[in-house]
Amino acid sequence: MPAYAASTRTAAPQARIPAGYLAMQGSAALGRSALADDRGGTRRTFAKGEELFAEGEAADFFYQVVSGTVRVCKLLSDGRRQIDAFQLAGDIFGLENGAEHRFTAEAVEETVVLAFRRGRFANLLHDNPAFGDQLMTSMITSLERAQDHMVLLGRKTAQEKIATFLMDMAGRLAKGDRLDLPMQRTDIADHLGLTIETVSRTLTQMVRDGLIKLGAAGRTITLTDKLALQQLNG
Amino acid sequence: MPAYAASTRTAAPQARIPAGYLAMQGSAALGRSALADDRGGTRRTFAKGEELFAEGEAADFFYQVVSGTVRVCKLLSDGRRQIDAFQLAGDIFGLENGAEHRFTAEAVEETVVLAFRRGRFANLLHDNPAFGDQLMTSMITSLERAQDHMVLLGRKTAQEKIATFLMDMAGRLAKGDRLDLPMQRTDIADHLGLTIETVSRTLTQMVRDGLIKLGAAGRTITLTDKLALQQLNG
DNA sequence: CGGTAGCTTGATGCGAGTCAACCCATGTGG
DNA sequence: CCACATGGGTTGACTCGCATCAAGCTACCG
Repeated sequence: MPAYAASTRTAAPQARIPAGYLAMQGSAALGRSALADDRGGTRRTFAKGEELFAEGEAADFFYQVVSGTVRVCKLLSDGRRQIDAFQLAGDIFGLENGAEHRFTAEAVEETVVLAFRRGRFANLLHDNPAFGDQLMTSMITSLERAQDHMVLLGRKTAQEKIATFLMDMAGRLAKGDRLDLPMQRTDIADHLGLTIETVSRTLTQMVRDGLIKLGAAGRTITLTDKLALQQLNG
Repeated sequence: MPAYAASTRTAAPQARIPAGYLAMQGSAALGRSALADDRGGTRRTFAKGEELFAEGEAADFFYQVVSGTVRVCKLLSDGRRQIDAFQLAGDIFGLENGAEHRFTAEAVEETVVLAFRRGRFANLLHDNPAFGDQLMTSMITSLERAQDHMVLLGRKTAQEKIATFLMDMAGRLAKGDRLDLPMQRTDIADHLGLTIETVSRTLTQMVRDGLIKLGAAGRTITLTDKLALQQLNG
């Protein structure tokens, strides 16, 4: 039984925001999802570390991120943790077949989401095909990300994992070559199937090799050699 | 660059069966999917090792397994391979957002599938909400499996990986405690992020520990201690 | 009966995990 | 304002699980 890295929950316990107002002013951070608002999503805000829902809870709602970052994770009985994905602005998650959530979702930083009540898909799809289309597209996107991530977890070296992660986050958060990671080392480690020590060491090595630069807090990363990083993706 | 286990392709090169007849007699092996036939899926048969489609090919069709087994996999440039999933009777796969397939699908054994022409989801969902519902459910199921598999790949030991795999396959192929695996060691290894040697050694050890019995060909496995195997799932 | 594909077994090595300090920034209370 | 605690990150020494390399075994097939 190796590698466990259960993050110490910084979260306030379960301080669920009690279902906000429907008012939807603009939502600048959102892209393609003006539709979502029309479907009557309820806006909710979660503090850093707070839990949106836990494994085993009733799955009455699914969510779309407006701003911030959510980590979606599963735990083994002895505390080993795997973060399946980080959900950023626009991403949809928490849709289940069964009655219960099969994973936990927590806010990595202050995060705003839209919560949608789950109905029968058939009805949903029939009433608003465009939203159904968006949902299906979103599910397929999640699946594609999951498939790419399985290659990473199953077959890539630590260096390749970090390179892939950095390029992926750069693509999704992109502001030039400067990357501001919202999550800490523990989260990165649990996402990539590594330990925090290995994450740290690999990043340090990449600095030595001139691939990246690390900001003071360790959260700001400048990709100085994207080409080399890209070649490490496999 | 470790761990590569690119399987030697036994496959006949690209001998695509030329789009069969629409006749759909009963399809006993299928469960819930009588609907599928009504949607005009085209029946196709693939020989052991044959390729249904490859990464990068036009994604004009998606598929549902009628009988047999399909492996869905991705390759890194140097040949390392990850099998994302095994698709068994009833499973739907190959649905993409983009115009091209993002992974390869190959028949593990003689396999019969239904091929569906992909249209705009919106139309599809609107025309036949029940089929849309089935599709959405199927996508969510795939995603759930992928999430469970990421925990396995990222955080489980070799022994736990094998135990989980055996219990999973038993649940899907179940005929009592006797399990007839359709795939070879190479496929199992590439699915679990291991090498064939480790798969073999771990199985041998499980025999010694009295958890399983191995048939002569190595493909038939009897689960003699399901409880212990279950406890190894984490 | 020889060739080969798939599986198993053994000896050895390495990449990443484990254990343990240590650093630094931030926050808090006396 | 300083002493101290705390959380997040880095670094080093050592260990170990699984990969690698290399035979050998068995069943099947021409």
